[in-house]
Amino acid sequence: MDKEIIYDIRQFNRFYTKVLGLFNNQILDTDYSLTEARILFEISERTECIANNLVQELNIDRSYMSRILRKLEREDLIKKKSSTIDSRKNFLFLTKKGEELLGKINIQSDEQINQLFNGLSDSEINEIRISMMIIKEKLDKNKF
Amino acid sequence: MDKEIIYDIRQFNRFYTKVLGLFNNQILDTDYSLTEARILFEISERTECIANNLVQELNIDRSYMSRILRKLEREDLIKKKSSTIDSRKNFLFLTKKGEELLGKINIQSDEQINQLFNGLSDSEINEIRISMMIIKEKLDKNKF
DNA sequence: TATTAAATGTGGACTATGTCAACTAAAGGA
DNA sequence: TCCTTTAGTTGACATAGTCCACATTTAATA
Repeated sequence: MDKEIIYDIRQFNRFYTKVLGLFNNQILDTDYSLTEARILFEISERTECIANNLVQELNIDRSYMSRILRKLEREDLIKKKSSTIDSRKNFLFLTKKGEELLGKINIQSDEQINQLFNGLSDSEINEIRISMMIIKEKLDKNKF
Repeated sequence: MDKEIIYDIRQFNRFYTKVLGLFNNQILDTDYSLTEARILFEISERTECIANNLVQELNIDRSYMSRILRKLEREDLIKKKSSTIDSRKNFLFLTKKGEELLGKINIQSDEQINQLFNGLSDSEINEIRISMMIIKEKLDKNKF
């Protein structure tokens, strides 16, 4: 692969690290971290979500996940229900409070996106969006 | 801004968080973290680089930066030279060992990129590259 | 079926990473 | 001169993440 292309890609990676960094350090208008927010999000998106799904999807150590989930349960954001078929597994659900929090986080995230794109024209925004979809689609099919 | 567009952007952000996460947890074929690697990189790219530049560019706390730099100096990867004009400032330089390490990290990073894009056609790779440049250019001019 | 292997989750002990506030020292104004 | 800003350091602390050993349960297979 061409040096110049690799250079551009690494430059993009550095750049987008910064973008995501800014985002992620702002979730904390609530008392929760990005990781916790993503866990709530994944639980809400999945049916029959178990801890191990999250471990794989978010690349987090099992023991660490166990502790995070315990914390979220203590704070009444999620609840666990042991599977009747396989008693090793605990299905995870959001509580009402958890859903409310996720809703709040979603609103904030939308707001962040709006700020980031503020000032760009509709056609520019759409160019960016298309670009994102191209990247995701091509890399996704390839590796993830 | 349209709900659907925001949805796509957030999806991309989650996706790219994962991509960068994989990358960043592999730097550790050396004994150094991504942050340390980025610091070496920035020092090598800049002339008259001082700690405060890194603090701003990488969004890292001053005190934390101070400690990281001390560690890198102890390990003989960088050295500091006090400015003669403004004695508050320490200009940062890579040592020979630091340059060698950065070189090694660069080779590994190139390799990672190659792996990520492995299997894609030249035209697909170029599409991704163009997409990245569009995103960077538009957001960069806007915010960063 | 008996045995072994793999999956799921937990707990203890630890290291790494990051944050906050207080401080020194020098430089740049007004 | 006095006040403010900039650059960097230190101590104390908090949060995040890792490693290893372990218990249970299920799956695989000889």
